[in-house]
Amino acid sequence: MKLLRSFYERPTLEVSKDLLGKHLIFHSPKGKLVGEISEVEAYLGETDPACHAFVGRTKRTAPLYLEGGYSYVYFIYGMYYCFNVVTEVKDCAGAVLIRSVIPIEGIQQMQENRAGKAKRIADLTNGPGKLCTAFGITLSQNAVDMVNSDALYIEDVGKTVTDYRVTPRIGITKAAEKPWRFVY
DNA sequence: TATAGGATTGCC
DNA sequence: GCAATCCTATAG
Repeated sequence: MKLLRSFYERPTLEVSKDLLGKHLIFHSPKGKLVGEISEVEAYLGETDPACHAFVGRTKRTAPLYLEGGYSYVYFIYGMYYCFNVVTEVKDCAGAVLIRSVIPIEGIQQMQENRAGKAKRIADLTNGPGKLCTAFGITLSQNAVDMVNSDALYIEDVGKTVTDYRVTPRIGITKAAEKPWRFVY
């Protein structure tokens, strides 16, 4: 079943761990795409130096302050999008970066979106920029309420992941030592 | 208005 | 190992 508001409006670290094994579902114009979430990172809000909200509320980070369950998509390095899930209650800027998913449904379309650059199935969506390309996620998917949307949401398939690894976050320069990355 | 830099990826 | 590439934030 689709994850409810009450799932997202909890401490960011708890939500990030619980997202492992869930299914990210996006009904793109060309068809349904599904991926099992296999790697996430937690960004705790204004107190976390690596979080975009650390500098305070800006035009870019506005979605982070919405209710839990909204999406937050941003553009990075001039060529890639990253997909986040907003956590915590309104005005609290926590979020979870979805770094990697395992393709479940719509694999052929994911390969088309990736322009054939991924040789193996697992390479289609095993990075934050890659999964957005494979799913066709852009800024038009920014600030979507995934609790009420039928196009973009996360589903609980009755799977609970307890066997995961905890490591430092990847690719950041601030607070890089915090062990807030969860790999299934 | 100008400029530095970033939660990445893929090719050299 | 490093270039590609552009939006955002910040300073002037």
